[in-house]
Amino acid sequence: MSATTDHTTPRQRRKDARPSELLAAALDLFVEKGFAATRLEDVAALAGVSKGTLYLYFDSKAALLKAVVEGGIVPALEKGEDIVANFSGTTSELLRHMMLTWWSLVGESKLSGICKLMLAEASNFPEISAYYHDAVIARGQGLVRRALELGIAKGEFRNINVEVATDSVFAPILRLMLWRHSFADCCGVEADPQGHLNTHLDIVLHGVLSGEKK
Amino acid sequence: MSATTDHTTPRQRRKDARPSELLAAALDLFVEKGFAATRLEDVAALAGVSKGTLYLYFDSKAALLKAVVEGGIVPALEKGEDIVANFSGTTSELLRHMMLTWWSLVGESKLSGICKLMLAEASNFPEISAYYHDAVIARGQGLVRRALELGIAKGEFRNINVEVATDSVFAPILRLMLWRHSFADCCGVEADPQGHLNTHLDIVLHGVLSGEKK
DNA sequence: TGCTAATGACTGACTGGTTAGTTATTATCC
DNA sequence: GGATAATAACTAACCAGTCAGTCATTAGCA
Repeated sequence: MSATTDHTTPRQRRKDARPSELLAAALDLFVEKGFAATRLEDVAALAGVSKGTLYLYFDSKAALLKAVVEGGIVPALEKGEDIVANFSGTTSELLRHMMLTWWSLVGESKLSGICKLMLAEASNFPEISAYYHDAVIARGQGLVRRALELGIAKGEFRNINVEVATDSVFAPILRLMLWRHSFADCCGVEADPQGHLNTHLDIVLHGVLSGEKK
Repeated sequence: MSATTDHTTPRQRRKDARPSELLAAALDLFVEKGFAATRLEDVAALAGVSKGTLYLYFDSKAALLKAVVEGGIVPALEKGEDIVANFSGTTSELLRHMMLTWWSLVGESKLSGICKLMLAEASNFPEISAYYHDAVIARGQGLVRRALELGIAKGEFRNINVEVATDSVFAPILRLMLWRHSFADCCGVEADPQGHLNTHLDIVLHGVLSGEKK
């Protein structure tokens, strides 16, 4: 496509670009159709190459899956860790900021589909799913957890069970991400996910009960 | 179906029992390996018959999936609707009772795997997933929603956004169900899901913030 | 009760189509 | 011309779905 830019030769640039183009194509199809139901020929075609070319860059279908998962999400997590480290303001606002940033970086992008993918394929690829759990899920939960612990330490939050509260905060984000890739077709996507998450956080912060004090 | 088992022949009893044996086997394998990666020969073998026999009872692999999904969860929902209709007590306790009952009827059983299955296969079987969404998910959410509306009407709950609050309450149950079938192997199941859900409900009811209450 | 014919639930080898993975060949660049 | 990126035709394996045949059970009959 582009022939004129850069010092490297077009051909070399193609070679550099291929892997990520193939990964993007694989992500699309794996998320849409599932791992087993995706044909490598289709992945290659979507990336504009032949199946043989795919095998120049990836050893097997499983290796392609692994690369898709590994390449996907780490940047967003690093961004999240920056936010926690540098935020000034109330812990409530930190949580809100984290949630909305996560949604715009991951939820709205194709990356959210990896989560569905790993859920579906976990028992077929225990090694990859263990990696994903440690590198993404546990790390993401750790972010929320640290924010909650900070809030408790500052006296801003009650001394709640942090493990459980992390789940209470995060599970609806997960649900939104999964729905986007599953039931979106048959019953429409959430119209305003950001608003939904905002309201959800209000509910978890203030509680549902009306009367009671303290 | 059950009425005639008395004086029918052993042969007839086998024939009656086959479909549910096959469905149980299919549920196991679909949930464990995914739809595409499950071989009908394995399903048949697990049910103790040959592949040919499976085709005496189900027209195709997709028909088997449909039967698994349709046969699965409705009884538990009916139970839930009974609870809402007949409960006397605070709405908080109604919610708690619903959550724990749901967990013991669905979460702990194999049925929870159907949810993972539909999530994974939704885009490959839009018709089945639309059915599942309407017959199970929307209906289950409706239960929680009605309980919340009841609480608001009684003045027990604040006038929160019911749609969002339903999600805040239910999403962690969903997460627990999914985890059981995906990351259980690599990082252990939740030790005490009932306790987790109890604490989660406390958090959503009372909120996370310490000082202020409006 | 004991013998035989009829039944139908069940089998497993087979097929046709599909696809992961390979390789001999071609096109492109220096 | 020499190196390598890319291809497309190929192979081997796999699996959904079929069907001709088996055999345990049952009904009929004496």
